[in-house]
This record gives sequence, structure tokens and C-alpha cells, in this order.
Amino acid sequence: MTSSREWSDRLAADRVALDRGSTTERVTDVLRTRITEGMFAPGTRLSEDGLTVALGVSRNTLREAFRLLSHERLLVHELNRGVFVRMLPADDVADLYRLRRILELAAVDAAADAPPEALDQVRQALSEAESAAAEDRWMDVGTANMHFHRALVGLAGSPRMDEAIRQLLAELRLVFHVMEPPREFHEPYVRENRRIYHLLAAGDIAGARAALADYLDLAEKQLVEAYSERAAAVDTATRRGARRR
Amino acid sequence: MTSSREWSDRLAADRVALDRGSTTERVTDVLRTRITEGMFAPGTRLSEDGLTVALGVSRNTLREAFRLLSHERLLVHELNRGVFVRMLPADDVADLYRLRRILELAAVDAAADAPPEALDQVRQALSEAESAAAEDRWMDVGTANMHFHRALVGLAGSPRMDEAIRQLLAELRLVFHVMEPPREFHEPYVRENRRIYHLLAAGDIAGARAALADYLDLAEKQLVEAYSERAAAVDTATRRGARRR
DNA sequence: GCATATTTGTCCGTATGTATA
DNA sequence: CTATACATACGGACAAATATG
Repeated sequence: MTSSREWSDRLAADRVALDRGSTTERVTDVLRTRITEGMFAPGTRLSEDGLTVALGVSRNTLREAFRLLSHERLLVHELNRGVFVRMLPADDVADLYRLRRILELAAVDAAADAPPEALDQVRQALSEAESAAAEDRWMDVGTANMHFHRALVGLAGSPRMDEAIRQLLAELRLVFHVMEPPREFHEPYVRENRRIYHLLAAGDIAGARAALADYLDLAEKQLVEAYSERAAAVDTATRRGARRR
Repeated sequence: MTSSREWSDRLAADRVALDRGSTTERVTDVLRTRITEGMFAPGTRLSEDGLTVALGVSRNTLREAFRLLSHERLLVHELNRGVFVRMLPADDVADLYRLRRILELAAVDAAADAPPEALDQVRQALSEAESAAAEDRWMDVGTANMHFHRALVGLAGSPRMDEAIRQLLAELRLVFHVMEPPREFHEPYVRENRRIYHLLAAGDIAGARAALADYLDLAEKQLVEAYSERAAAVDTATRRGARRR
């Protein structure tokens, strides 16, 4: 048993300087961004030992963060084997879009009763995406596009629908990251979103609904297509780690 | 290396070995039924110390169970204050029904493509409710009615919709339990469910949709009404524990 | 198939911080 | 303001499961 105290002190620089919120929350945030930004690829196993050292937290704290992220479906937990970054089967992409369609279309249908602030959120997310696109920050464009669709659901004014779409889109990021290149993937959607927003702002609910339905059909088709190709390659590359009983 | 700790460790290991799932799952199940059956009323604080001795598990294990139930929205976690059985504001009941309507109606709309087994699940839940009603087991009737509506959503064949309705209905149980008496509350819904099932079985999707919409309108109205009365009473009774900054 | 090393699952004891009487 | 109770987080220990050679 060699004391590795010096190492942990050295790597403790990875810790977030800001002390707000609980330690668990901070750890969860760090891991979440690492996953959604692709630093931890799907299928990767997150070792307790390695991460406690790297993040400078105890095993118990780390395990709580694992629990949280498992419930966000970003990690999967296998008994006595540990936690892994979730690998989404292609079928799940279709399922994700089925629910997405239901939530977003229902929200737009209810947009007539939405307060102006809710529509403002939509506009804000759109301009967020457009400035990011203007500066070639394509990862941020992807994030802003998600904010746009979260804001769309926000039109329904339902906290639970908000939460549902939030989780759903976080899960979709696992798929997005398998896609390359980011520009060709994210750029067309900004234009689509702009169209949807303008129809909404003009009060044309039916038009916005139709535009959104088109958007979702297109996005799903492209995504499933490109993803199944990629997934096949990734699958063979990680087969070694997927050995089961 | 024999230590005085050996005995207790061995006993703990035996206790774990007796049950299949992990200790965390066991604890979670126990707490979930305690809550949904009203043994722990909304607003109750669940003390870590008290429950560790009562259940014979460690704090870490118990805390993991708390996390799970918090994500099911049965518990709420307040930083440095502990976990409490969720108290649902009356507004949330309306929100629950908004999402419920969206999910269930969308599922029925997709029922034409559902495999026969899915409809079988619906029928099975219905007869489950009817036999429970015949034997005056009204708590079980409530459970079976939930199975019925979960089975309805199952017609869509979407795992994520299944999960969403499962969580939603679990949350609704927090409301149901405030209601009395159970018979008058649960009984009428069995008849409504039977009607919905028969329309579905006859292939009358539109009719089933309309019947379900009626059902949801009625249920929400009754529930919100009765709940706000009750909630007012409960609120004054538990005001002491709800003091905030 | 077996023996070994690694990793997870669970529990304990304790120190520190936070909220409330 | 002090005291008390409790949650947060840490580190250590060992059993059980899994992976490795």
C-alpha cells in the first residue's frame, strides 16, 4: 500500500474554484460536460478509483454523482462492473424522436396561450445560435439549438414537460457527438429554427406546427441514417469491452 | 487478523445474501411502498439516522435510495436540511394532468399499430381492477387503475413514454392518498376504463380517444377540487415544519 | 479450469459545516 | 448567542464479484 497522497494533491487543480453548491453537484456538473462534449466517449467505463483521484473527492461523493447521471440516462450502471457512458442503440434514437415530436408539437399547439416572455426565450435561443454560428463555434450552436427547442416546449408552461424535454435532449447529445463534422450537421437547423420562430411570432400556430413537424422528420431521418453507419464502426471498435456472461 | 468487527460484518453479509437485488434496491422498494401507501405522509422528514437503524443499513446505502426516490419525485432534497416526502401544490396536479393528457392521448392515437399483446396488457389491468373492486380492496383498485393507464401508454410502444407515465403516476399517488374514502374515489373509474377498453378492442380509436379525454377531464376536476380542500387542512396542520426563510 | 489481481458494494467512524431551538 | 442536532464529506476496511494471466 503506497500512499499516493502527492498525486491527488497535484491533480486537485482540476477542481472547480467556485465553492457554490454541494460537492456532489460540482462533480456531477464536471462529469456531465465531459460526457456531453464528448471527452468521455460512449462505452467508456468510468473507474471509481481513477476519478476519485482526478477530481479529488471521496468514493461516496463520486458514487452519488454517478447515481444522478445514471438517472439522467447519461451513464449506465452494471452491477459489480461499474458505470459506463451510455451507448445508444439506433432504435433509441427513433424512440427519442417519437417522444420529442409529441412534446414539442403539443407545446406549439398550446403556444397561443403562452406569455410573451416565453416567446422571448425562443427568440433569445435563436440569436444565441446565430451568433455562435457566425463565430464558427459549432459545439455552441448545437447547445443553442437545444435551448431553442427547450424554449419551444416552454411555451406550454408545464414544468414537467420542461423537465422531460431537458432530459430527452441531454440524451440526444450522446448521439450528436458521434456525428461529424459539426458544422454541416448543425448549420441547416439554425435556418429551420428561424423559420419556426418567425411563424410563431406572426401568430401562425398552424404554420409553425407544420414547420416543426418537417424539422423533426428531417432531423430524425438524417440522424438515424448517419448514426447507424457510425454506430456500426464504433461497435466493432469497442466490442472488446462489451464482453458479457 | 481477527477483529471484533468480524461478527457484525458477517451478519450484514448474510442479510445481503438473502435478497436478490442490491441493498439499495431493497431499501428503495421499502421506502417507496411506505410513501405510496401513506405510511409516510407528505411533508414528513426522513431522518438519515433514524432510518439507518430502522432498516439496518448504512448511511451511504440509505442516501443512494434517497437519490433514487428524489428522482422519482417522491422525495425532495433540501441542501443541509435533509429529505422530505414531497408535498404537491395544487398547481402541480393540473400540470400532471396536462402531461398525462398529452401522453395518453398520443398513445391511443398510435394504438392502431399496436401489437395484440399490448392490448392484452390493457385488458389484464382492467380485470385486475375489477377483481380487486369485487373484493373491496380499494387500494389495489387504485394500483390496478394505474396499471391500466400505463398499459394504455404502452400501446405506443415507446420505452421512454412508458417511463414518463410511470413516474407521473407514481407522483399522482401522493395526491390520491390525501383523498378519502378510497371506494367512492376509485370505483367510478373502473367503469370508465372498461368503456375505454371496449372501444379500443372494437377498433374504434376515435371513440376511445374521446372517452379517454372525458375521463381525464373528469378525473382532474374531481381531484383538484377535493385536493385543494384537503390540502388546505393538511397545510395548516404541517405549517410548523414548513417554516422557511 | 484455477489462482490472482483488480474493482465494486457495503459499512463504519469521524471531522466539519449548517440550520434551528 | 450558544447549544444541539443533523447533513455533508472524507478515508479506511473488508467481502463479493469480476477480470486477468
